[in-house]
This record gives sequence, structure tokens and C-alpha cells, in this order.
Amino acid sequence: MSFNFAVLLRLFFQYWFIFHQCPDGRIFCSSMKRTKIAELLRTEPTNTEVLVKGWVKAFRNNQFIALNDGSCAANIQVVVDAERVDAALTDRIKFGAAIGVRGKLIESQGKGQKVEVVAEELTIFGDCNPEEYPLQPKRQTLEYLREVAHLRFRTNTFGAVFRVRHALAFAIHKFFNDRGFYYMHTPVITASDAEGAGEMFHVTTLPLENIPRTEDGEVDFSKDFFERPANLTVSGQLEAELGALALSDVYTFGPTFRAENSNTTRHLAEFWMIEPEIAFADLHDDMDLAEDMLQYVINYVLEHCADDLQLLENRLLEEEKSKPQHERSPMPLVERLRFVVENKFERLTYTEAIEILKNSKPNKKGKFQFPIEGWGADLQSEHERYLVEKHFQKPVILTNYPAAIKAFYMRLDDPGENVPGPTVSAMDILFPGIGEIVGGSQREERYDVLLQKMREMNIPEEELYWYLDTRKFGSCPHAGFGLGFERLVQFVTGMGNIRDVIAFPRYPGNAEF
RNA sequence: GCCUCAUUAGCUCAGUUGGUUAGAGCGGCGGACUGUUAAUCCGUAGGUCCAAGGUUCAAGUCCUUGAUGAGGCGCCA
Repeated sequence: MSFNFAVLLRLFFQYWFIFHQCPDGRIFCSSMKRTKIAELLRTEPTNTEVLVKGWVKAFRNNQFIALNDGSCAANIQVVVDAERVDAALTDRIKFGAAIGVRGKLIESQGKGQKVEVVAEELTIFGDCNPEEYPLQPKRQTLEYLREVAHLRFRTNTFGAVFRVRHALAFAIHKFFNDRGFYYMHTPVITASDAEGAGEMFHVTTLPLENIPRTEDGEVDFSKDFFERPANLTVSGQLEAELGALALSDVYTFGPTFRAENSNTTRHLAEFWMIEPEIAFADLHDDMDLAEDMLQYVINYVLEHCADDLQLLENRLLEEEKSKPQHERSPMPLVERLRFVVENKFERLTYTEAIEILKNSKPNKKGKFQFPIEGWGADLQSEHERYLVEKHFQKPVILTNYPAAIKAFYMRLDDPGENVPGPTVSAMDILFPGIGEIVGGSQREERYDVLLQKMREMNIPEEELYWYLDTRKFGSCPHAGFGLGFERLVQFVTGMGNIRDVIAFPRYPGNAEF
């Protein structure tokens, strides 16, 4: 009895699937499993029946559809037999339309592709009116596409950028996981205003049109949601340190917010940052980790995103054709990435860098906007660019900066010979075109030294009692760094503007989508 | 926040010293086309020259202010 019921039920569902009608009224074989185009292009053409779904990239000669589903950069060619398909249907095969095709996967009869799908059944899921559609089958500028960021995923360039972005994110998790790191989620909302990494966005539920005040006219934060001032995080580092001092090796990978009025090609108000923190480690362990990680993830993308990188390399070459020779990249994209993976980064101290810059041609000829006068000043981006792009022509790690220009938590160095002033165990990794991609340091683990430093730099010690506690109880040498994820994506994709490597960029005056 | 440059058709751009009716390519639309590859061929429509003031007989073009965008600098990742 129960057996018969099961058979009936199965028959019913089989029937229902086979004759289930699509929105346009055509009967569609929806019980068949859809195959992604990336997989189809790897398949040997065995005359098997397949179901493919995607968006129309081109419809040539009333016969050939270039179809893309985002699974890879390449399109698959669908061949339509006009005699077998209703003209009312082929009229709706427009650039951008979402369609499904059931047919046989065969060896391509034409040149230019290995396989193609001969359409036996065709369904329009979503029409796309070319008179209104903001995208066109032609080159459009990145600035224009930024205005239609909700649709730009559909272009070849942005498809490649976001596939590479995913691969990089995945590779980062894999790298750390394989090395025994724990992924730690640090708070996005923070009550401490003491991290000193720039202007913060306030988080409040107080009514802006009628802010409660104390008797002295100050904002009465006791009436606010957290009963104290709160902000969006500018860094998860301090909290990551707390985790590292028990779990040994941790990393964060989350959104970060800076309310700086920065208008450049490498700053965002909302960006993603990776911050590893390692216990029982010094600055050299920190540098080794950062260099290994960068080389690992770039290599991962070279291995897994070859087609997308080639597409991005061609895009860059095309873009640079209109630029004067000296503004063009010295190497094509893929070659540049291989170079970074295969060569050790150049490591030198701030003091050594100052000597090189002081004796450099542009400094002697007065070409620097900010001439190098001596030890102690922060390096400007023109100086960093000279070191990376002219002098060494490879990624550079600068270490042991003057204590006065770096954050309070960085470990104070022992006085060195031929070093004019106190330095800290800090390191910055500089990349061509991008500038600073990593900033890190060995952390000050000595309670007394840290406390004195906080007092000198006016860091409120009461607010950071929890940070100081780690130095009071079982403190140990430890280190870490912050990697700007979008800057990494910029470097790997060759995109010039950081606003083009994040789906919906936030920057001064812009929070669209 | 500071400096420089830009804004002309759906998109990318040209437009001379201020001078009659502002042009091109691509895209769109209509047509042709069963082995195309940014398909091709024929035809066709499409403009508040960013906005507001000003100079001038006359402004897309010159001046002022503003808006938006881009690049550089600062802050940083």
C-alpha cells in the first residue's frame, strides 16, 4: 500500500516537472539540471543534451548567441535554427536578456570556439529593452559604469574583477587556516575612541533634531543606546591582540570605516581589512608572514584565475595605449604578478631609506616637492614611489621608523648605532602604484613602557584598561599587521581606482546603492 | 580639505580667431543575411551644448558663481 503511494507521488512530480510552464508560457524541461558555462567549456563534446542559462552578450547573423552566466570570463556559443524557433521569440534575444537553452553540446562547426550548443528549446526568462538598458555592447568608461554600479557586474571587466576579488578572499582564508590561524570576528561597533587611526563615524540612536543635553550643555550620551559614545571600528587590531594572547595565531577579515575626507584613487570610507596577530613573535616573524601571505594569495590567483587575469591585462594594455610612455606599466599585468611572487621583497630600515633618498638624483636636483632634509620626518608618497618604482623596482619593506611618527602600541627599539633618535619595530610594505599595502609592527608587550608611551601620547589609559591588562597578566612578545584588501585587489587586477574593485564604494558624498 | 583639468546625441568624442542650419564613430530603430566571432551591408531617427548670471550686434566658444566627474596632494590600508 505504502509502496504504491510512493510510486504515484513520484509519477506526479515527474509529470509536474516535465510540463511545468515557464513565465512566457512555453513548456520547458525544467527537471533537467542546468550546467554552468565554465563547466560546459571544459566538457568534451559528446552530443549529450544540456541545459544552459545566462545573459545574452551578442546575437550575430540571426543565428549565433554568445551567452555568459558569470561562471567564467568566456561565453558559450548557442546556435539557433531560425526554422525551428518562432520569430517572435528570436526577436526577444537582445543584448542583456536572460535566457535558457536546452540543446546538444557538440564540437563547434565554426572557428573560434571548441564547443557550442545547438538549441532545441529556448526560453526567455527576462527581456531586456535595448532602448532603455544603460549598458551597450561596446567599450564604456569606468567612470560611466561607476554611475550604474548596480549593472556593471555584467561587463567583462567587472565580472573578472569580482571573480578575482573572491579568489583572493578565499585564498586568504585558506592561507591562514592551513597555518593554524583562527578567524576572529572583532566588533564593528566600538566604544573606544583611542585607536588613533583616523576620524570615526558616530553610531547613535539619539534624535539628531533634538539631542539630549547635560546641565553643562554637552551631549548626554547616558541617554544613547550604549549609554556612552560609540563609533564604527577603524581597526580590529586591539581586540585581535586579546585573542592572540590566548589562541596564539588569529586573524580578522572584516569591514573597516574611516570618516576621513579622502579623495584619492586608493581610499574608501568603507573598506575590508585583514589583520593577523601572532603571539611569541617579533618583527621579523611578522614580515615573513606578510610576505609569505602576499606571495601565496597572488600565486593562488595566477593559478586559478588565468582567463580573468588575461582579460584584465588586455584591458590595461588597451587603456595605457592612450598614455605617454613614462606613465605606462613597466611590465604587463601577469608578468608583474609573477615577478612579485618570484622575488624576495627588499627590506631596509627607515634610516637606510633616508640615506638613499638624501643622495638620490631627484632630491639633489630639487625634483621632490618635499625635499629630504634629515632624519625624523614622515616619508611622502613621492619618496615611497621613488624607492619602489625607481630605486629597487620591486616591493619594499621599510622598518624601524622614528617613534614620534608611529602609533603608541608599537614596540620601542633598543637604541641603535648611527640612528639619531628612538625608533619602533614598525614595518610598512610598499607596492608599485598602490603605495602602502601593509602596515604592521611588533607590539609593545612591556607594561611600564606601554603605559609611559600612552601618557606621552595622550591615550586615555582608563578607557584601554583591558588592553593594558594583557600586559599585566602573562604578557608575551607579539606582532601583527593590517592589509588593505581593496588595495590588494587593485594591485592584482591592475585597476587604477579603488572604487572599481569593491561592489558599491562609499566615499565622501557617495553612498549610492 | 587643497591644486589642476573636464562637462556637447543613449555611449565615446570632434567642434578653428566668438559669426548662418552643431558633426563623427559606436549604439538604437526599420530592412537584408543559415557558420558568425566587437559579424557585415542598406536606410533612419536622435541635441535645454551641466546650471544660473554676465560681456557682446552675435556665445557650444569669453568672464563670474555653483553642481557633478576625473587626476594629483594631504590623512592612511
